[in-house]
Amino acid sequence: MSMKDATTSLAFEVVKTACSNCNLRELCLPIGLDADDLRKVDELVSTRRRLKRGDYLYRAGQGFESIYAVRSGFFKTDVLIEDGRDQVTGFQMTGELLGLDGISSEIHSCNAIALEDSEVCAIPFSHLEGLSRQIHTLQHHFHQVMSREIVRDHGVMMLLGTMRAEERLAAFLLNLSQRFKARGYSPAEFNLRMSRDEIGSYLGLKLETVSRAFSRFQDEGLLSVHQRKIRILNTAGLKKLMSHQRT
Amino acid sequence: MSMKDATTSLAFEVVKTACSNCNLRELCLPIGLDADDLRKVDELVSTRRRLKRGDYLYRAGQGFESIYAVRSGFFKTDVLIEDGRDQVTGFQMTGELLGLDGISSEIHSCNAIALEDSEVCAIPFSHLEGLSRQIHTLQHHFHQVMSREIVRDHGVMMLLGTMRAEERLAAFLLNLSQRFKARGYSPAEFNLRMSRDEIGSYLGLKLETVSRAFSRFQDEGLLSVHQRKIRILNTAGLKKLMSHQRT
DNA sequence: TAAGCGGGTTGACGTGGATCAAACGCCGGG
DNA sequence: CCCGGCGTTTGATCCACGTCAACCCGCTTA
Repeated sequence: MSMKDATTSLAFEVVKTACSNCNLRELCLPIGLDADDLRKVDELVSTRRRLKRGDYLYRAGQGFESIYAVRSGFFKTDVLIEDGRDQVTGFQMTGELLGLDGISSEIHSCNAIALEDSEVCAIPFSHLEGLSRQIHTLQHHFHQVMSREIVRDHGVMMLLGTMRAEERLAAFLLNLSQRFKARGYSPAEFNLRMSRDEIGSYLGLKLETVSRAFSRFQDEGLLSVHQRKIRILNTAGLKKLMSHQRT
Repeated sequence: MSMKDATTSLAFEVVKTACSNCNLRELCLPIGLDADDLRKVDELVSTRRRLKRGDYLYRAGQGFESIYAVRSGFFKTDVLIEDGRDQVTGFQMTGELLGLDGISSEIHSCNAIALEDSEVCAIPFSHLEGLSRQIHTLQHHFHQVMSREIVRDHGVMMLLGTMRAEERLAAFLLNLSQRFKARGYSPAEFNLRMSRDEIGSYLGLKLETVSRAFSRFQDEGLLSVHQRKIRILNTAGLKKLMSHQRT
């Protein structure tokens, strides 16, 4: 509601960019490329876009022509159906790719929205396919990224299909923790970029249930929670909680 | 439990095969290839494997080297976690691809099990990547297939996250119906290849709930159900049911 | 400083689906 | 033909989470 829309207003900045001097290149698409190939990839990533919190990177129904690598910031993707229901399908952070959903039909099937001021590198997909035909490593890595997305989705299906509320939240927090860690941030202390409602939508729960689970975790000494500031106090405890199926 | 295991017993047949004279080529990976390219793809699909009902095509944890196209039959894929919980992540029928989950880590992350006697074409993945570098159409089509899988998974997440039991079953049946139709079978009458338990696992429900939903649909004149034989009597009614969120 | 507001917390209560349990029907085997 | 087993159906009860509602807290605006 009332979110600014970068894709239609064109109110975003376009900046020239290069993978070869990007400090994310070990995290992002060009993993494992040598200097030579990296130079070729530089032409691939033609533009960088800045988005403000609330801006849409793309919308469901829009034509697809690029995928995007998150350079900084934080995104969510969501799908919605006619009757008004919607579901957050993922949260994306630095180095992760957005837009893979658009490849199949040339039309984006979900919305991508910045949860804080962010920057992305736009990668025209036809160029990526072209370069993939030249650079084996790039091709393979791209396939791995798509496959990883499929595996991740299976994990979410598992979560939604079999876990109870507290397990879901524990799994979610541990996953975030691990991703922050991989980016050099503290795995134990971080700020959530999303609301309780958005977490709930992702986890198939209502915000009240999410809130109660946070409170419970805090009571049990697993977390300290202040607003969106989370500190994990007992990682093992959270993990144990996840493997306690049934009642 | 006690399912025969083709992958370890090697008790399956290997048959020489060719895409160029496969009647599935309009449904399968080689969509849109000309005769010339089709001949190249023939070498790609090196072997065909026959599986009996209950056989594993591959198991979670096994090394990945091929993806598989279903030539005939019916499969399910499922993931399971230590504590014994498992979840069916998909059902695959003729012309659909299996094994994409293995690309990311070179290790399969789920099990693929034949729900009836089946045949698959094995496609060594490194060959596919090689040929993709030569045949642009093949490359793009493969990317579309992977992307479609991601979009499909988002649909399942939506289903698991926001729909109530009857909506889930309606969505499931309509999806099956449409896929049978696309293969030239009746969209209104078909045999389920999976048990109530497997449907429940896929839909995040218990088998009793699935059974009750079937009974209810039958009472309401939407379906006729006899064992696993389903006849859809009122497609519009099923669709309407799906867009009735809330209570 | 007050007022308004959006997000978050907490409590009381209702309910959809899980759980537990019994019985049925189909099917293969003796 | 009867028997045993498995998948399914159906009923009774339970409970985790949804719903509804009140309230709080930190921020913004006047």
